[in-house]
Amino acid sequence: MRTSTEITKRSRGRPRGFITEEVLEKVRGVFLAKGFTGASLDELAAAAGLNRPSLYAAFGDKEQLYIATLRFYGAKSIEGLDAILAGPGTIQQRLAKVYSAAIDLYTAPPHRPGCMIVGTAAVESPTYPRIGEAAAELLAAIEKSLERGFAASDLPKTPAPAERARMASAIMYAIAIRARLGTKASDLKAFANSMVPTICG
Amino acid sequence: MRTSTEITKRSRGRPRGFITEEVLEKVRGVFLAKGFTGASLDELAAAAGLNRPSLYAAFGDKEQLYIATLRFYGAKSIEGLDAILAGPGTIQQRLAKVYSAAIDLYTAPPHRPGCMIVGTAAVESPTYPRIGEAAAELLAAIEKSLERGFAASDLPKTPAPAERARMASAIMYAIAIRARLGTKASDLKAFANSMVPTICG
DNA sequence: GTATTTCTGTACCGTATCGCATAAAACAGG
DNA sequence: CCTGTTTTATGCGATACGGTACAGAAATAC
Repeated sequence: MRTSTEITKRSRGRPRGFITEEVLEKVRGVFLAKGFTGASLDELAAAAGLNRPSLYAAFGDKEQLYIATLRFYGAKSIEGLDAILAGPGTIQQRLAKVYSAAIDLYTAPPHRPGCMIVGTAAVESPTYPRIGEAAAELLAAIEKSLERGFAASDLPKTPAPAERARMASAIMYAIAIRARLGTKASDLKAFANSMVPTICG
Repeated sequence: MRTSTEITKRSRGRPRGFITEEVLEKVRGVFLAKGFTGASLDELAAAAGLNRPSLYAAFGDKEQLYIATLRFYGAKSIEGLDAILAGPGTIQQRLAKVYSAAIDLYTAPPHRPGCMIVGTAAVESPTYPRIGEAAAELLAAIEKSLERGFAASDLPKTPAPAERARMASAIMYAIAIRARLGTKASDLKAFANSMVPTICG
């Protein structure tokens, strides 16, 4: 896949009129709101600002476009997660910050989308196994990020960082689901804050 | 809605060739595997063993059929939940049994469907608000059931039963998501068992 | 300047979808 | 038996869908 962030020697023909990352960013909004099955190629192309054949040439079919979007979304999320976990404060404070940032994204108007992995990829898993695999990989990567955060903290060695990470992830999934189903951000933050000491205990 | 479990005086016209509950049971399998958007009326009618117009006459459109199925599924789940929580054993043992039963259902072959509410209703919530509302109501009812279980137990009053219920629910959602994304039943049961003491601590 | 390569945009195809119109079938009451 | 009423079954229709063919446009290589 050619991206325009890396300096590529201009290839011969007509250059692309779009940037891969920008397209993925715009397409993500549609997939996040409607899900993979619910999003039509027309909506996706319109949101991306280009035509179906261009989408096709660049990404293959709808499933590949969705998976590319999912991976892009996941990479960004893990980036943000690592950044917060590597930042200042106690591990409790950093974990609370992780949840707070996630809740802000999950409850953003107008759609309260929750998390793309939990909220839209999971449903497709039985019908589109590759979507399920990609989603599972991303969740594992998120868990690993949390595990690194706990391992680098001054918390007791038991429970093990991996076990804390599983628990912290579980709470994150639950927040994502409840956000998509309409729970208020303030309620979610209260819940998250109540869980931080339990996870770090 | 007329059900045939209640003894109804035979109405005038041609009697129905199906039982509402049986139809919902069969239709549930399709919705659970493919989701609301992914399930076609042809598949649903075929699974139910009747024709589209009959489905229509009985339930209205696809959304109403889905919501009826969801409520039916939810009522059954809450019934099972109450039964286990009212059963013998310590609250820890009963909670472990709840998770174990849920995991068996969530990882059932061939589709590893997870939970219908978390796995298929959540994704539709932004596009079909009534589905989201029904799902949220059901999750609230499940949480209430767990809360009753904790309130009737001999656990300390803090954390409050409602707080324990929120936590126990969150773990349930996480299990449902991970089941649908392919996590093995044994891993899920290990995770659930590790969480029981934390919830009941 | 010309040829070549690549991308864009319009238009199209076959299929599947939801929902319904219409008529036959099954039963209660008179 | 005949009439009225409700449910089944066949089939239709309009739309939307995913995916592609093809011609024109835009850039570079020679």
